[in-house]
Amino acid sequence: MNTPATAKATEPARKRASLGARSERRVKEILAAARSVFSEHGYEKTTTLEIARQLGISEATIFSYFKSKRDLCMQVIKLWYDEISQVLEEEVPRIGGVRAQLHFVVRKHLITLMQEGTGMCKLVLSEGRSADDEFAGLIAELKRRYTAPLMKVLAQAQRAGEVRPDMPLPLLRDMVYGSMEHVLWDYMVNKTKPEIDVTADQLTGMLWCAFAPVRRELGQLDQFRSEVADALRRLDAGGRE
Amino acid sequence: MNTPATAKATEPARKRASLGARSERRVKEILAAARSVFSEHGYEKTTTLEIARQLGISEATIFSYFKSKRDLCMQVIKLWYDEISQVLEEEVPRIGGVRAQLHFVVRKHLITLMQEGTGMCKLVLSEGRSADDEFAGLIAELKRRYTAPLMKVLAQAQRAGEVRPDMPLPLLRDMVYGSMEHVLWDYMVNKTKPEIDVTADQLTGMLWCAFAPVRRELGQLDQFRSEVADALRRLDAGGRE
Amino acid sequence: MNTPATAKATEPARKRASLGARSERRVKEILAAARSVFSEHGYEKTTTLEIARQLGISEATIFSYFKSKRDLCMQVIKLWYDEISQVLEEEVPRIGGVRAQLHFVVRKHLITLMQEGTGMCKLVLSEGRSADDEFAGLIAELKRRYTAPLMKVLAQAQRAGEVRPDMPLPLLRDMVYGSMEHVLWDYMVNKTKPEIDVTADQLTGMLWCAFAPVRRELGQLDQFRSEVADALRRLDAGGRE
Amino acid sequence: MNTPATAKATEPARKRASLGARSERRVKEILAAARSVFSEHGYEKTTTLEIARQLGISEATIFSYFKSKRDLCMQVIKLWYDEISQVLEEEVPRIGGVRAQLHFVVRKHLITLMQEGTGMCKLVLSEGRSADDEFAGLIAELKRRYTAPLMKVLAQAQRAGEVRPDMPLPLLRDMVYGSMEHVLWDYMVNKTKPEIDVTADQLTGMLWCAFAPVRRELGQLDQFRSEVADALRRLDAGGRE
DNA sequence: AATGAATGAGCATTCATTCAT
DNA sequence: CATGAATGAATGCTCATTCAT
Repeated sequence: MNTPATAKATEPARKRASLGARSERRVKEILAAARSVFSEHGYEKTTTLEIARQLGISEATIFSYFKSKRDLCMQVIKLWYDEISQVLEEEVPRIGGVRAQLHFVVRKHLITLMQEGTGMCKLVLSEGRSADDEFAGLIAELKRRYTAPLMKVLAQAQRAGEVRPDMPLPLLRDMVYGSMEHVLWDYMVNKTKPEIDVTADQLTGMLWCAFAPVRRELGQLDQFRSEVADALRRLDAGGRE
Repeated sequence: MNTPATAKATEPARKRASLGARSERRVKEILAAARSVFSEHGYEKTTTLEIARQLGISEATIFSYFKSKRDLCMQVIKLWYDEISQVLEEEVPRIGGVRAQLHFVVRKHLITLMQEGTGMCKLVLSEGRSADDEFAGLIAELKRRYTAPLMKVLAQAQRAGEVRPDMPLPLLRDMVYGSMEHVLWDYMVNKTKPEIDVTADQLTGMLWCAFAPVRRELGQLDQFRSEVADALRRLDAGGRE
Repeated sequence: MNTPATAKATEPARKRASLGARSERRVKEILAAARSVFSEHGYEKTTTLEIARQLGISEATIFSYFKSKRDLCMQVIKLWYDEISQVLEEEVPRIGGVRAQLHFVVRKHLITLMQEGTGMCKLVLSEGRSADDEFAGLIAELKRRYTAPLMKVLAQAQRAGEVRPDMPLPLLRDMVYGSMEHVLWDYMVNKTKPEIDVTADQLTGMLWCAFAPVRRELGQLDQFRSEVADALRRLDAGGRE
Repeated sequence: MNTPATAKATEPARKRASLGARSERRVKEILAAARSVFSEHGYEKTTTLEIARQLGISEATIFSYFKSKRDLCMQVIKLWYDEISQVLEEEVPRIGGVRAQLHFVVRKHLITLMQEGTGMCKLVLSEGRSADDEFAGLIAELKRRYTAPLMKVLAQAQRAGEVRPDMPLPLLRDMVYGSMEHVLWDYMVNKTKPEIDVTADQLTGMLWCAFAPVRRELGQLDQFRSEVADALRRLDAGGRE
């Protein structure tokens, strides 16, 4: 279930081949510290020294676990994506109804990115882009995996007639994630803790309308008519008894 | 008409008090060169040397017109915002109908950001974020001004009942600009020239649906359906007894 | 006359395109300082900081005139070779007699390398070798040019029968320069200022013997015989008068 | 037989007091690995990590047997010198005739340095130079011991009149080893496997000529020639009067 | 007004070496 | 005895910025 996702050269040239327990803890510590620093200042303004200081260790130690600053950053991003992707992959299919699934994704995304102080948001959204083409591919794949659960749902919904089929899937995705990103940005800039649940409801509501087949209401009306017809039939049948 | 927008320290430490005609031309040249370089490499990777070289002048000259690299970049961004803001302020009010106005804004935004080779796009979208708090305010105001025309239209539309009034205005704005931003990112990453007009139509269409007031008749129909359904259920239950 | 010798990328990425008088002086200063430091410690142990300090300037200044430490070192080596090569190219052809030419080259080499404290010797001989293949070619050419005057003389002498023709030219060259190198090394290690002139005479003497055609003495005997024959003939002629 | 040669601080700071059989084997393993790595990359570019990896042991282990990288390298060099010195000390005296002894030394030197892939050559020739004064003495002594057999032979030959006595012994030595060093350099740079035997013969031949005493008979012949020449000149002059 | 020249402050990365386990 | 882990100390190189001319 833990997708390897084009696992590229990650080990530093020097040392670290064994996976001792202490080793593993260090890796996690460094990743955590790096995440916090990178997400606060962005890639360029982050110095390896600051990450080291935050852990009270030497810069050299970092480079004995990660082969470069760039690599460390990529690992941070990958970790974040992997975590949230796994949750979505597990949870989304269990939810019944497209609308509820969309709502889940929206809420989860908002909550996740909000609690990290929007730092990861900046990191994931901005820095991921400028990645030297070397990493561009990795980032792209991570993103694909992350949005896949929703994409799958929407694709199926299009085929089932629950979502308008005349719109390209990527556009639907952009609306979902783009809207959320700006919402998050607002919160960050204004530093106002938002009512996430309310926002999630509102966003989902509007997105649902946006995605609705132009005649969804008529569809409902149709369904209603057949329900009533059924009932009438039953009434007729009952009257004869 | 040229909003001063919290004109903070922009002048270089010394010099530059007179604003001769020659001076003004230089400022524009530098801004133009800076725009092209910044938008090609992004803020961090751009060097003042490269900007200077492109103009065939010395780096020192740049610093005699702009306080710092950061300042120069901000001026570039500001200039871009000012230009497009002015266009929107002039054009939007002349357009009849909320939907057409929305469409205009969407199309204009996509076209403008796309034609600069995705350079300004990256610059405005990414680099604007990391602005040290010093400039955060300026950026915020530029954005406010830029989105103001659309906000005004939407606000009025809410009051007029053309746009659902149960959604906060900023959320509507975030949907509009957020969706577009992601669409642009996609184009940038995939390097596929998009059908801007088609995309603009599609986006506007979906946004319009999202913003549409929930129609009274449909709401009533829904309620009616529930009532009938309940009645039918009672009948079914009662009939068998 | 100033051979360009595969003039490769030398300018630093940054600045320094003009060749002002001040500029030129700086270049020379830096080259001089670099020569002294490189030749004292060798390439690896020399730090750009030390070179800068010796001049009382900043490291950055060095890098504004030379694009890398390696490049600076190569320039130093090239300069040294160019200077002495030019002298040899001019002087050697003016000297009459192969033996005298050999003596000149030996003495010049010893004097030149001795007065620099044998530092250049180490630098030129040792560091030149490990040059990343990038510079290997340049070094090789410099060396070729430097030894060319002697090589030319020896080649001609071989054809003229003054130097034994049964030995490969490079081997002759290696004997000349190899012997001198070790002599210099001895002086350096023992820190005893040598009698250069005496050493030059002795070395030349032995080399001359080494290079002598196996039957050079017989050649001299031949010549002697004809001289005597001539004299006798003259005597005979005189006797008749 | 294993000359201690100013055995300076060689033991690591702590540990290693017992010299168990296992210990000794380790020392040899490390020396062997170090020799191969040092001779491939040179001192500066060799990392202790690489040596350790080649043995499949940890860097720390190396430092528990050798005080420092520098020390390890010196040991390697010393070992090499000791080995070949011992051979020379044993073999040279058994050979009959000065010329044959010279030939043996030359050939042995060329073969030995050539067969290690020019690696030891570079190491011994180049890196030996830069030895901090701390080790300079050791190196000097190693060299002295190494060249001693030949020196002894030459000294005796001088006394016996087989080698010209008017040249300082060190100069003779420098010619021998200097010539060979340059020959080796050439091979290294050009990467052309040489005909060692041919080269040894040629070199020995020329060196033998260089060292040959100026022959009495030829000297006398020369003098005789001068006398006759003078006489002839006088005759010529007198005859005409 | 323009700039050539100089630089201070950084910064990622390397590596020999130490030491507790 | 061996080593995993950690690091201090460098080091080459960059670049925005200043200032005398």
